[in-house]
Amino acid sequence: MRLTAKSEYGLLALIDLASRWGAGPVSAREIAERQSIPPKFLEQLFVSLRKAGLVTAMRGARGGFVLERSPSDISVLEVVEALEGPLKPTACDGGSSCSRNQACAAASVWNRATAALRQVFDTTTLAELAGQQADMDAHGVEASQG
Amino acid sequence: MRLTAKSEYGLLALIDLASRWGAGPVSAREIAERQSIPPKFLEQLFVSLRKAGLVTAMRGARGGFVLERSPSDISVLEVVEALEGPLKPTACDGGSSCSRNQACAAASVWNRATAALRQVFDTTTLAELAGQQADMDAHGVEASQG
DNA sequence: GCATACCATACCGAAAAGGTAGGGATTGCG
DNA sequence: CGCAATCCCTACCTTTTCGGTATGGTATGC
Repeated sequence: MRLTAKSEYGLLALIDLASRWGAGPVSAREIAERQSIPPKFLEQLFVSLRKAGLVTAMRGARGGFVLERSPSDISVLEVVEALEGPLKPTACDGGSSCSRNQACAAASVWNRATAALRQVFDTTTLAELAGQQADMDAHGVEASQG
Repeated sequence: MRLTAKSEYGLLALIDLASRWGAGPVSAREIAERQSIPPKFLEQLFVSLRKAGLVTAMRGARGGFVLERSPSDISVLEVVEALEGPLKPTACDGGSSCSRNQACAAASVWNRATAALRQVFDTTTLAELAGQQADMDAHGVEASQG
């Protein structure tokens, strides 16, 4: 659980990158301006995204970031977990730290919740979102939110 | 999003209460001991649960708490929202605070995530969990976690 | 060689998490 | 009645996390 601004910003940044897929590197500064993200904060996020193997960095002038794989091959789950760590429901997932070890009805709810969340994130790709965003930008505001 | 110890403790407490449904009030201290919850912290949680209309308090000696409704009529969603506030995916849900007002592909993911989470919590009742817990306590550890 | 990028590390203030402390108000029971 | 058990309320505290900012270093294209 626990989605923070990292996920929000990071996903926006990668959607931005996905929509420019194939057109060379895009700088963090450029993305930060376009998406209204604090530049230095975004730089930090890209460190995590690079270490997770989601983007490749090009240093030097005219440098920037490129998606390591096709946008249709990168899921939101990968982005979120790169930035927030493993998706976990709560501190207690029925693991060994709990005295009710493995015999906790509450843990089953938390686990099903995580599974549901994971399913949504795992089946949504950057390509879908980039396409959706392009639609919204082209047509009106009345585009889909769901 | 953002499930904290409040939800964990609160749910444990209400499952405990559900399993004693019909047998008079149960004191917070008793529940705290049985579920290994810091007593004074649990007291605070009960304040929220009472204000949300989930439990009734009985003051004085031999007092305690009773579920306001049948365990089969109280969902995990109610418990979680009573303790954590409205279930929201992230700060940004495509609301008015966002400059990408209503035209944000990222928001659609967060909203679908919330919906999925909500669905799990809304369709799980205290009665189910109390029953499940009774099973686990009676039989071995190999009982269901899912 | 210099502006433009990314890279790394450290720091920082504010908020939230996760409690604790200390009393006050009610009530059951002997 | 008196007292212990219980809930009720407010305030406080410590630690961690959040959401950045600051500073400098390193690579690279032009």
